[in-house]
Amino acid sequence: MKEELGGKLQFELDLSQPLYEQVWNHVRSSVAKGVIGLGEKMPSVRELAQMLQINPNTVMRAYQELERDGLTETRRGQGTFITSDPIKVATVRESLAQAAVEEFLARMDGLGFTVRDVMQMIRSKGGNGE
Amino acid sequence: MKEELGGKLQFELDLSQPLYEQVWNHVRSSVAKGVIGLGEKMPSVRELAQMLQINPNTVMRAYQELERDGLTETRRGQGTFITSDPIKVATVRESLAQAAVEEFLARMDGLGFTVRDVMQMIRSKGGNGE
Amino acid sequence: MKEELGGKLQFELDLSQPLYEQVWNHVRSSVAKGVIGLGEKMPSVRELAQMLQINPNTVMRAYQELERDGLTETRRGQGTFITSDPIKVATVRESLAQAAVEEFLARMDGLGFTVRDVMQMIRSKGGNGE
Amino acid sequence: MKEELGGKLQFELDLSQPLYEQVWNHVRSSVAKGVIGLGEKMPSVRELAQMLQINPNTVMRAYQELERDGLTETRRGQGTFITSDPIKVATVRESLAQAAVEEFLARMDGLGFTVRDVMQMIRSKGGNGE
DNA sequence: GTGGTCTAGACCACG
DNA sequence: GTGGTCTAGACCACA
Repeated sequence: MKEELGGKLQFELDLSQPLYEQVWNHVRSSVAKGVIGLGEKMPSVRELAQMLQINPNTVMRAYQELERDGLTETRRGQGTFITSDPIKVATVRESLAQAAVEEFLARMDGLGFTVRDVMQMIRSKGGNGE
Repeated sequence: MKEELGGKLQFELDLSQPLYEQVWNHVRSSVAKGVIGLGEKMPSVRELAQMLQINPNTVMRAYQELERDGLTETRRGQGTFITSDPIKVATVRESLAQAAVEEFLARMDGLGFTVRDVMQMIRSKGGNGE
Repeated sequence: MKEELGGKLQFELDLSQPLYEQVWNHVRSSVAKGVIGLGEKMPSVRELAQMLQINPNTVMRAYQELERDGLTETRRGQGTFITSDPIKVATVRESLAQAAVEEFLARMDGLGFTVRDVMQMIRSKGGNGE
Repeated sequence: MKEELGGKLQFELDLSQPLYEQVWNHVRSSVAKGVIGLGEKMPSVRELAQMLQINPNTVMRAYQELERDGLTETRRGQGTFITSDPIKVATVRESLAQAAVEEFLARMDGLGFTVRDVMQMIRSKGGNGE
């Protein structure tokens, strides 16, 4: 069980970005994609830190951000759990997507591309449904 | 006339990102969109610093990044000028767009959205050619 | 051990060239010659600044140029490390040599010396393999 | 006559180096190569400045350096002349070459190349006598 | 006047 | 502790 989740949370770290952000994003993605199930228990801070070979402070920071997102809950003495509320998960997923889209379009607009231009560029990246 | 370029380069700074990056991006966008013309003279480091109410060193750093991009040329004792080569400008614009698209799609993929999903979300933002 | 690297990086600064370029060049040379090993940790910005009796910002600038060259990697909160990739090192070494040779030959040509003349002058400097 | 020398001194300027150095070098080279003859009269500062479309101060600086080299002489009320002494010219040429060779070899040594390595690299650049 | 380098010292994010 | 950004203000080379 724990072994299993451990596998899901094992991933490669990139030195060019803050580590805590990568952990944070990875968990959010895993939940959004359903790789991690609702209500599932997260590894402890120390465990995950050891798995990823990083400093526990870094994992802690990621966990705090996840909790602020409302994606995890801390149950005293039991550990950290993914929320069991599917609505919360969906909400988080959508608001993240929303933010990404808006930021992206603003950036492209800043470069003088219209929404139409952008659509074409994206279509050429793999219009076959991925 | 200086007034004119000044207007184009006057913009709001945001404290959550490095100031020099914001200046850098703003100039790149302005050139990419054609708001600043090819061969045009940039305000001097000191002028722009005063306009934006930031330190000249910060502007200098932005100017150096622009030069590394090949987007500007500095003529000793005369100032900093936008390159007159339209190909360089186009190259910079395209590589910025390319990077933005890829980063965006990776982020959306991380949230479990397919390219098709993404296209729909964008279409709903303004399918009318903006 | 720190003592050791410190020794390698201790050198004399010359006021007739930008200090950050001298630091930059000195590190490049040291890596190219193998005086500094692959993957080795550089002194921290502050340490080196103190060793060379210059401002930390000046060292920082040199470190940033090195990173742009692909010769170093910075690990957040841990420090700056020489890349472990021997290919990158070789590439940097060769491109520096290439540039030096071309600049030199152009200069000699400007003075009316043929490549043959140049070869003779160099041979007389130490034809015994140095 | 003046027309002729004008032609010899007309050349392309590169914005990435100090203009006065380029003028200085160009004259030194021209004399070293014999393109400009001994005792020949240089254009006036203003004339040359106009020919090259640069600031007279810049030409002035180049002329001062040439005089410091001993390559030109100023005759009051008549203008600036290339020295008539062939020994001076040869001396200047050789000391410039000497300096270039030494600086170059030091640079290559800094990169870990022996004189032998350097000879090979240069030979491959055009061992056929230029 | 222009860009460019350097210093001193502050503050921040990250680990 | 690390690197990174920013400021204020000095000084230099160049045109």
